[in-house]
Amino acid sequence: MPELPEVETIAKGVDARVRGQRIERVWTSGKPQTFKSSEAEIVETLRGARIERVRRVGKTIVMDLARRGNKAAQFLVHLGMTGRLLVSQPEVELPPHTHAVLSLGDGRELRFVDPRRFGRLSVVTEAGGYTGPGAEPTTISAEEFSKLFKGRRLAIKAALLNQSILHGVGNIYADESLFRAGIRPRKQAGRLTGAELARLHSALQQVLAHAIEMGGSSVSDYVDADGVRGFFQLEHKVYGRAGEDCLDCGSALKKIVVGGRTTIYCPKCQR
DNA sequence: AGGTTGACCTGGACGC
DNA sequence: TGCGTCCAGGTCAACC
Repeated sequence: MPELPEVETIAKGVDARVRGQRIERVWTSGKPQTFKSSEAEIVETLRGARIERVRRVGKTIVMDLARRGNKAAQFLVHLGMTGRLLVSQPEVELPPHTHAVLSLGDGRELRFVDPRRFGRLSVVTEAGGYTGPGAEPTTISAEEFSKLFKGRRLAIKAALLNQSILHGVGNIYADESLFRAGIRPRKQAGRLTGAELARLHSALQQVLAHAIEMGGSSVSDYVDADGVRGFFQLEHKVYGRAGEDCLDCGSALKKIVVGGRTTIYCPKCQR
């Protein structure tokens, strides 16, 4: 479901609610696909651990854990398309498609619910911890950003979506930042000019920062940890607007497929 | 190795 | 109302 701003909003909300809690018990659904580490390893790592902090790396929610004997570990939650993390009182009925329940020291439960099952749960116990597959888009310098695309022959839109290059950007924010930078989604990444790379770096960081401020984009049913919808969907200039008028020039927005994903752009403003 | 495509799932929207 | 089709914010394995 969520991209970087939504994951960041959710991670902040969950952090505020569960930081410092001890995990007393763990239940898992047994749906193998959901568990990237084995269920036994997840249960073993989580049980008895204390949640030190909840944060975002790429599109992944990372829970830093403290365990007995000073052993550090991390619980990773990737929400896929439809995953949700809920903090509930135990008497509240379990929603359908619940795949994991962590019972906390104060009696509440942290629940992972995911109808479509594209989400993934795993644990990391290696030193160094999880750093994500690619570069962090919110803090990368313009210079480092430009280097990422050197010599790449794939479309810039596909490059933005490739998590091992830059992690956290998904379909909405790729289209929105390319529109704001005035760049064709199909343009080869390695052929962007220095000026285009500078505009894209700036547009992407502005779009992400603004979306985080607005609590993310609520398309269909996305809500944060408090059940509150984000508001950035009101700022979408191209995403979800195929055939409608460009807000800058009035041309009809075009819909194409790039890297297997629906892509909306303005044929006049994006060259 | 880099790049592309289809598979993985469920549910909601839409058309007939 | 009911059924079929299409589409969805994300990966990832398998192919070229």
